[in-house]
Amino acid sequence: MTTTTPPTTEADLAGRLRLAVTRLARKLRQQSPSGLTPSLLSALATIDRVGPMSLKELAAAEQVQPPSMTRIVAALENEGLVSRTIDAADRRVARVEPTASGRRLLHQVHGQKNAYLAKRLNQLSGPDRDTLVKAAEILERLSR
Amino acid sequence: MTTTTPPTTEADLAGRLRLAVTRLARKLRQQSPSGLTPSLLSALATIDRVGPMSLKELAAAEQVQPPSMTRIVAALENEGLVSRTIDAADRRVARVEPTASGRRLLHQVHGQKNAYLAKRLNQLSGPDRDTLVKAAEILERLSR
DNA sequence: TATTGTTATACTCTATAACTATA
DNA sequence: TATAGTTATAGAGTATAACAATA
Repeated sequence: MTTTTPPTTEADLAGRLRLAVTRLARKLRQQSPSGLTPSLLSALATIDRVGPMSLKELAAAEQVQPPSMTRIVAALENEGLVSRTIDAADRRVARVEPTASGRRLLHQVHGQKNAYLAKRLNQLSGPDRDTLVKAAEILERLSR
Repeated sequence: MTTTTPPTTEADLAGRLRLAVTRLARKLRQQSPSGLTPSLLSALATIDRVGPMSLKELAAAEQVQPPSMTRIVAALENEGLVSRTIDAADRRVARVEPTASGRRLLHQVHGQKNAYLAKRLNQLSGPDRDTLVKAAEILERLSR
């Protein structure tokens, strides 16, 4: 007797959760036209999250080839969103970090996406909202 | 008094849920190399979900321009994944639907993504799993 | 004339290969 | 010799503009 909610098998839960998550993610991606391409925005977000990174590390993290990262960083630099510093110990290496302007843009973009989501969250009941608080923590663990 | 879980404001919940959802969606996107580009796979999934559609409807749903959809559908047709039928009432219109082979590919791709997720869900505690069952339903509502 | 879909053409983004500079 | 990053070049994928067929 602990059966509550519709009888949900493991495979059924996976399927429903996958659909729900990918759809919401798509909606969120559509929010906030930043003027940057997805690649640029994603690279900027990674640099901001991880901290100063070499181009090689960044290319690996973003799953693109080094020449592509050269161009992505050049474009971000051109917009004044990141700056590079040559490593003193190994002068082949360039470390990239966000500028104040880059951080500002990123926080603005995140703010817009959060606002879109918050507006929808506001329409939920208290219990539903509590469920999502718990679910957010579980989903975070899940994607590690 | 009633303080459980970390003190979560509306904005905080939005931010955390956004991160959790977008990360998990990214991981899921990386699963299952179907041999199709993201555009082709997405168009095929839409046709399968919505049912027979004209190229114009499909272009709107996928948010691409009509000439791009002409090419996407041509590529899918070339792979034997969709078929087109000229509308009898209005012979300008072509309706596209998945072939049996297209449906099979799609179900295989979804199966792989679900399996990836199910493997992770299996490692959760019962209560956490129950939370996600409820959350899946709430998230579905949220993205409508 | 208006609309659906296509063809022609140009642009953007990414990759592979070859190169430069540092180690 | 090996490695970090760049430049040269080519290949996908998309868009805008002009066109063909049907209404």
